Amino acid sequence: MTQYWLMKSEPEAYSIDDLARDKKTYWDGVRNYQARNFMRDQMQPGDLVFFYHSNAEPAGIAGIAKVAGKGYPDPSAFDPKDVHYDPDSKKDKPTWYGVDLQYVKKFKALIPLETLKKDPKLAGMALLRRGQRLSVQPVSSKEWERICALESGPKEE
DNA sequence: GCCAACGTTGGC
DNA sequence: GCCAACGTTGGC
Repeated sequence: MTQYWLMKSEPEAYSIDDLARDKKTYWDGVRNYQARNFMRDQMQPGDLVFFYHSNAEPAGIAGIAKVAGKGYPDPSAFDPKDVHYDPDSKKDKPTWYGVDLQYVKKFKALIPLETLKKDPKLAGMALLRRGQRLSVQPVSSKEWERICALESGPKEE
């Protein structure tokens, strides 16, 4: 069964256009335990991911990526020169994990956070919870379908 | 740039 | 184990 996710990136650091260019990227630098658990324990190859632009103008969902493999230890945690270096993460007992992501598509138009907030069908979405800061979070299949419908043209009901 | 909300750290 | 201080996230 395909699972759905949402992953945040600041487009200045890495945007959907960067992923479109690279076709594939390793999602590293996550230093939050909950987000790590999702990537290490729950993500499966083939899972689909909303690529979210945070700290952007406007913020919102920019496109779709696909999980390309199971999670594996984040090498940036082992590299003293890397900004995400974590001396507590040992190679034989890694603290941090990431996943490979593959480009699927860029939305014709980014779906702004504002639009998501206004949609009553998405009222329960994790992303919209107050103070939500998780950079990797699950999306329900209902939320997934709804958002994909918004992308192909929002219709009022 | 501001600042609220949150996670983490560290003194006790 | 509590909790204040601190750093970070992320919308605005």
